[in-house]
Amino acid sequence: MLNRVILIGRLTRDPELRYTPAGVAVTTFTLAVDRPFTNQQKEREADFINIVTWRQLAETCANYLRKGRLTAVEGRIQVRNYDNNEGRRVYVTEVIADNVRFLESSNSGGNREEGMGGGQAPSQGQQRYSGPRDNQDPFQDDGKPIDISDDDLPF
Amino acid sequence: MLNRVILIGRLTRDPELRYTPAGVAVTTFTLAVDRPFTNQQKEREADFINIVTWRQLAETCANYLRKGRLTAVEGRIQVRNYDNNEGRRVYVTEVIADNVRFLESSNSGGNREEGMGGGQAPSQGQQRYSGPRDNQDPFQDDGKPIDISDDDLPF
Amino acid sequence: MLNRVILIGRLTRDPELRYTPAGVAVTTFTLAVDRPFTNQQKEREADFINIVTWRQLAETCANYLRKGRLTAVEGRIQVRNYDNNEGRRVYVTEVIADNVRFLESSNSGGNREEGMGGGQAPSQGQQRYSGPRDNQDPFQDDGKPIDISDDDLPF
Amino acid sequence: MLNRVILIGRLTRDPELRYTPAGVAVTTFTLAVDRPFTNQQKEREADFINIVTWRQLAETCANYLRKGRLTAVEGRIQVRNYDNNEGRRVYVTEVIADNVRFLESSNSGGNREEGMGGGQAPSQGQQRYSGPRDNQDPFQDDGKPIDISDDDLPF
DNA sequence: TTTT
DNA sequence: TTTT
Repeated sequence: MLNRVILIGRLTRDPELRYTPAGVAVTTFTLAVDRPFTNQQKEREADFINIVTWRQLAETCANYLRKGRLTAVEGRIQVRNYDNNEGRRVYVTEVIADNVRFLESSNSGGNREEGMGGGQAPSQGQQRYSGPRDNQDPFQDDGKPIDISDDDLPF
Repeated sequence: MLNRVILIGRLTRDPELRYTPAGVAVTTFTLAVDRPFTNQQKEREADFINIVTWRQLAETCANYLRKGRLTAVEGRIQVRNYDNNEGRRVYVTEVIADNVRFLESSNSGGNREEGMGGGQAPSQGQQRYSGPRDNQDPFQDDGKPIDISDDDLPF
Repeated sequence: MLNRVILIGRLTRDPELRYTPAGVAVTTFTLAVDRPFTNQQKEREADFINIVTWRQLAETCANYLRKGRLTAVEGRIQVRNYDNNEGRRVYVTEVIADNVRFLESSNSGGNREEGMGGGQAPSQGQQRYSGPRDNQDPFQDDGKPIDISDDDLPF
Repeated sequence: MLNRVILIGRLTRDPELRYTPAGVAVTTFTLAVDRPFTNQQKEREADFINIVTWRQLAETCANYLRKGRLTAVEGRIQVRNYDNNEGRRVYVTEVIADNVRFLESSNSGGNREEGMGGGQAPSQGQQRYSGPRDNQDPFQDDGKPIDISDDDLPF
């Protein structure tokens, strides 16, 4: 009934942009979110959380996000499952983002500007999508997005 | 750096209370969270999200939550992994709750009361835990909580 | 850059539905949100938070919400100010809701159904609006919504 | 019953640190949070939201936050009221923060580091306080924190 | 001006 | 398989 997630962390790799057969953009990346500091402080721990974005937001993320960038993500948890090649049911959890904020400019060095800097800030994650068109599961067993049937994609 | 989740849904089963070897309570349950309306509206879809609570909150959840109850959960996403018996790395995602609100009374029939009804409302989820003591992974491959080394549990 | 609020509480009164000159619906109500338990536990305390909804969501809220109902609200904080009749600047803070969940059915007695019960659940708060059309300030000095210029209302 | 706010914005001024008669630290500042894009895009609009932090978190914020810094705040909405000198009831809304993240380093120029930079990162907002000790109202009519009776402050 |  |  209500499902909201807000994360701040850093990209572990450059984002990956794919397209469904019908040409719908989907971008995936992983956010490393440091845990509140651990007891023994042995090693600094993080959760690695898979993020999925769709359509215009996917394009923007692919264009402007890069490995290591501090990023805020707003969205919802999606859990899907499939049976892998060994006939075993696998559960996959991702965050379907509908709002992404770039907290570090691309021109490293001076980042009093958030977003892309230079004042020519793009729409960068302003788009908010909700509803069925975000209900997809773009990852395969190997972690790469799959080809999604366009029947699943409303307008 | 920041990791916050808020969910409202219904328990798919009664909660399960376990104890670590040192006697720390951990309760797990699954929340069915209806998705915002789906495309063809074919069947009503939901995400099934695993929730973990610790200590006093675990005891309270075990005592008062039941299958089917409408419940609000606040916490953070935790991703852990382990190598299963086939030597395959498995990733598990759970929500470590630090705040649980009972939105339906136990006396089914009249539920204008939230919490436990009867006025003798317990502390019911008021406790907020943070820090390392919530950093555990109580589920096994089969979805049941494992026995957790108490070394991992600060105070 | 990011502004998100999630509340669960009870309506202090029936919601009020108004219309802008151009006929845009705006519904306002106040949510009583109990505070996490107070020190001396003298009296149970709550925060009374003003909520504003627009358009279809406003209509749905006006139709289905009533005084006392347990309700979840998702939205953003908006702060506006105006100079009152004494020439004093007054600051007003509201939550502009884009998602409202009815946690108690209207047919009091049996509420295993959320929303309106009876299966004929309406769209009830599924609509998510964002952007400038929510940037209005519908309250007057006396707490009643004002007539809003339709110039401020995009499509 | 549930009251959670997450904000990302910039300080409009340096934070102000005060102490209650009993020596409890309270720091206040205002966060400018840009609104999602405005109608005519005439001028860039923002909400100016008052933030209150207590105790250790107050000290940390006072030490490390400065005007203009990009900052994430997690907390809850608090609404209080008082009668001003003209005998008029005034309502004040603030966010009582229990988690503050410094998204820009203090050594302006190179801010790939979050927090305080230099590796000597302090505890910086890790502390999470809940319960009655955050239920205070440190602002006066003129926006400055008042002296708070220590009776109101549990331990 | 406040809800259960 | 992980970021600073």
